[in-house]
Amino acid sequence: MNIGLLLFIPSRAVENRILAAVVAAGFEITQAQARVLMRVGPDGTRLTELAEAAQVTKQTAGFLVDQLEKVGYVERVPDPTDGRARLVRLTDKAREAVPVANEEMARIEAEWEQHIGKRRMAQLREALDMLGEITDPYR
Amino acid sequence: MNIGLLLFIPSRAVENRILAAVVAAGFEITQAQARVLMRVGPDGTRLTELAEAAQVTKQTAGFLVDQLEKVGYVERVPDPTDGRARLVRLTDKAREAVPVANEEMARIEAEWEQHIGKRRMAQLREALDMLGEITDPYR
DNA sequence: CTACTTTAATCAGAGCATCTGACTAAGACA
DNA sequence: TGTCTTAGTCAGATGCTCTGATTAAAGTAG
Repeated sequence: MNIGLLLFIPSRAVENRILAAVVAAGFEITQAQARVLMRVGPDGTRLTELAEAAQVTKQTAGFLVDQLEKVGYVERVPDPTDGRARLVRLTDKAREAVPVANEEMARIEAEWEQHIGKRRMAQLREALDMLGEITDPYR
Repeated sequence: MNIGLLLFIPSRAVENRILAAVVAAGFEITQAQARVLMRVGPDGTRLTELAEAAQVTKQTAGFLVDQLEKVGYVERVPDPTDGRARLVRLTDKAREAVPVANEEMARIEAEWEQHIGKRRMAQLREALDMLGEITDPYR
């Protein structure tokens, strides 16, 4: 079986489960919004960087940030180092969702480890981490 | 780093590259269409099965199959075993794209193996294959 | 300092993908 | 026969994403 599909299936499983957990906890957010939100750094991130990291156009990133801003998960503040730019920052409301996501992630990892074993899990992580070096355009 | 993202990044890299290769070879197809097309079995597959496998609704799958049919990559034939159902089958035109996709896939795997080594590649495949058992809703 | 080039972001408009809900027709079965 | 389930479609709405054009600020070469 094709390794692309082999990667895609668990990747989507993670995405779906985390999104479902966050939504179940009362946060209203979509997959696309979450993909952008996830990339916002602790001190705020520029729209252009978000777009690159999430691999969408600036317009798309802007559209999603607009929505996230409207429902209060991010705010845009001027970038003190560049008058053209603005920094997208997480609000406290968004930060409350982080532990919910982390807990679900931990649950998933525990299930996986249960199924494939600790050793294989570590090998998986190592291999993926190295692959990131050549496939992550943001790294 | 979150294993969901770790999986997602190379998974998308594969998708993008294969699609690009197929498009560059003159086939006009989109990512969403390809995801459905990929699941069509050698003897044809029902729309409902395609929808499940690709994890979209029947309506979405139907919409994509309509387009694929219009440009001649699939055909719908009556299912001899069930009067309600129809089988979606690949046309010869679609089959011509298969080697193009396979060659690109082989190229990607070679690059990856070059980077992470044969042993890790085998471990990766093994771990993913096992994860499929618990994350692939179609398996 | 001025003029040109690049970069960050937005606006406008379009197309594609996806969903929910309602419906039709055929099969399964009591 | 009548009821329930299943395969697929129709209609309508929303969401996501893109290309192209624009504005404003920064950087740079003369």
